[in-house]
Amino acid sequence: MKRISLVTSDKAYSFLRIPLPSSCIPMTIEEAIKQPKFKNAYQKVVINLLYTANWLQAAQQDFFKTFGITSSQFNMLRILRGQHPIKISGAEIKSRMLDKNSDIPRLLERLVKKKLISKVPCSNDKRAADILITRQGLEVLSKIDPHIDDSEKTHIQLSKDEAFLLSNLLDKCRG
Amino acid sequence: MKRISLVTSDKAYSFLRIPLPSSCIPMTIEEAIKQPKFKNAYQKVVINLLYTANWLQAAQQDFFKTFGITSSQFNMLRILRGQHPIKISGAEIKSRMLDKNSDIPRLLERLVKKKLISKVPCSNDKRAADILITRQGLEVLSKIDPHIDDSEKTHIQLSKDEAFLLSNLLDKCRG
DNA sequence: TAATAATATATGTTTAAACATATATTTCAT
DNA sequence: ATGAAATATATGTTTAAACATATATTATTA
Repeated sequence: MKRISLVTSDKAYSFLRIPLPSSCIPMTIEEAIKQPKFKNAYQKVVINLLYTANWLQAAQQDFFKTFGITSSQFNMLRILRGQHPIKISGAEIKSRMLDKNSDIPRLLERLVKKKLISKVPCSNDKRAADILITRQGLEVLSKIDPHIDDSEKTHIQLSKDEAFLLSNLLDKCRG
Repeated sequence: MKRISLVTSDKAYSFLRIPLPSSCIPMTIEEAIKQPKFKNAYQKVVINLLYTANWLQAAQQDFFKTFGITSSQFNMLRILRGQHPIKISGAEIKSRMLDKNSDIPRLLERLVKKKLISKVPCSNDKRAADILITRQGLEVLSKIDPHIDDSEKTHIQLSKDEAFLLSNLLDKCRG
């Protein structure tokens, strides 16, 4: 079982910075929002989480825009590709979305209009819809695919171990 | 210098779960969005970061709504309180916002309408505005204050050390 | 100092998020 | 089997985000 150890106090942060070339010295959250100190570690981590997610989202948004879609549309398309060629309902999509408050009906509407998905009434459940990604939808994703690995590796400046650790801490922090 | 060690592989995740009572077993990102596996650690951490931030934001939004403001309005008010009684410009506020793409003019407009801030032309720089939080603005924040600690501690299920570590990893991942 | 660039903010427009509510269908309990 | 609850989705409305562009002012520089 692989383990790593990392410093956890504020001062010790320089430890994380040493191995990096000077052009890559990370900007601390204090610098990023010009706030020299925080009330406590919890307030700081909440702010850092929101700031970092905004930073990531802005980058993703720019990226997806060049393919004519938004990041929630990409999220929905990726879910549908994962199920392809099985049709799933809007409710099932919702349960898999990153943003649990997504307005599914209107997201679907826009993707149907772009012909990236198809939507037909479900035969078993007359309330529901059967949704499927179209050939065009798959094509858009396949154009995006080769860029995703690159962009995620270049955006996320962590080792693989650190990425695992960060992901585990995120899971844990949600309780 | 305090250090902690945490497991970093995917399987080892159960290690983090053991100490918690069963009602608090964290939901992994895999469970949260019903995606059994990810291409790599980077893709997983990106998705987890966005998911966790959405989760946090939704909770904050609910919370601030009971005080009649949005989370970006709260962010702006807190920045202004930090400077009080010194007036700062919209540009200065922007540089301190969590969301660097905030539409400052219209955020200001709404807060002025709510009488939580005041805005007068800057005497030195005729392009700019001098912005100040009002007494009412300070009162709203002081009503919110006592709840913040509680809500952040109950929402973020980490030890203090883990919170520091998470914050440092977030700084580092932005490169 | 005149021209150019940069800055601070405003505004118009399109699009999406937020919130509440409505409707049809299915499930469940009795 | 029937009424109540739950589910799946749709829709209307208000509000905010996104994007592009405009305007006035200040800083720069040739």
